[in-house]
Amino acid sequence: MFAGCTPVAPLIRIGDKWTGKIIACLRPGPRRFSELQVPLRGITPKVLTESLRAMERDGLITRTAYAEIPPRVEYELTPLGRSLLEPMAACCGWTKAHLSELLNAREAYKHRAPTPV
Amino acid sequence: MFAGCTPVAPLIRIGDKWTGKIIACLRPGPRRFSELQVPLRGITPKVLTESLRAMERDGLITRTAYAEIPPRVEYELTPLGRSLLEPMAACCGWTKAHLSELLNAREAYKHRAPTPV
DNA sequence: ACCCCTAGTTCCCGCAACGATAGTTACGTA
DNA sequence: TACGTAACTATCGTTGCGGGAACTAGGGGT
Repeated sequence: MFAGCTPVAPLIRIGDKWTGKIIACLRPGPRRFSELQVPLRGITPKVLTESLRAMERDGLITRTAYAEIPPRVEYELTPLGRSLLEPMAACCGWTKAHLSELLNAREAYKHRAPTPV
Repeated sequence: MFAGCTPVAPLIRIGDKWTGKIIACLRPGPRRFSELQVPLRGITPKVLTESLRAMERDGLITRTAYAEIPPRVEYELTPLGRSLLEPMAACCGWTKAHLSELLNAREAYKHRAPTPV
């Protein structure tokens, strides 16, 4: 997204529904597939797999599979992935600070005077 | 987007293809519909209208129509919309700083050794 | 023999965003 | 009478993300 710089959203899947949340879930440390499914309430395994694969491809996380029974796979943020936490925090901060303004605007819009012209 | 805070992307259309670019185009000052079409190379009037309406509804921009012939409409950032420039800058900064890393990772992924289970 | 486990994969579907093209309004000009 | 202009609006079609449900692999437990 955003003009004037190479568009982030189409390039890395940050504008999508899950990538940001996954990064936030991995922030404290490595997590297993099933451990990610819980906080990401209701994500289907298909979508989680797709997201993790894309993030691995882009170097944001590593995937470590242990040859055990039952199988165990751990996902962990790379330094690159971890560096995303900073701009993410800026976005979260904006939301916290301005969400109510936005909702007010939306509410006011519903009851606005009919647009002239 | 991003866990732990109300998801921004679905709420305001920031994760989409155009909103961020429109905000960047409005940064220097008010712009007319046709003036926005030029820098947003190839956006169709339908999509531009949809985006502007959604942003107006969310209080990010104002729409001012002048009763002239031919008609003239100007769009301008509100303080709320302007406040989005800050987190946007953080995201752009991240991209500038880490884009090459990301592309390298993607390239390396193509030539990786086949994943062990 | 049967079900359970983890970490997926496969198939199919729906919806919303995006895109192309054409039509509309209201007036001023030639 | 026809054309031009700005800012749309309407219609249609495509694409891709995301989602649901079922299935897989290779063993372990009872």
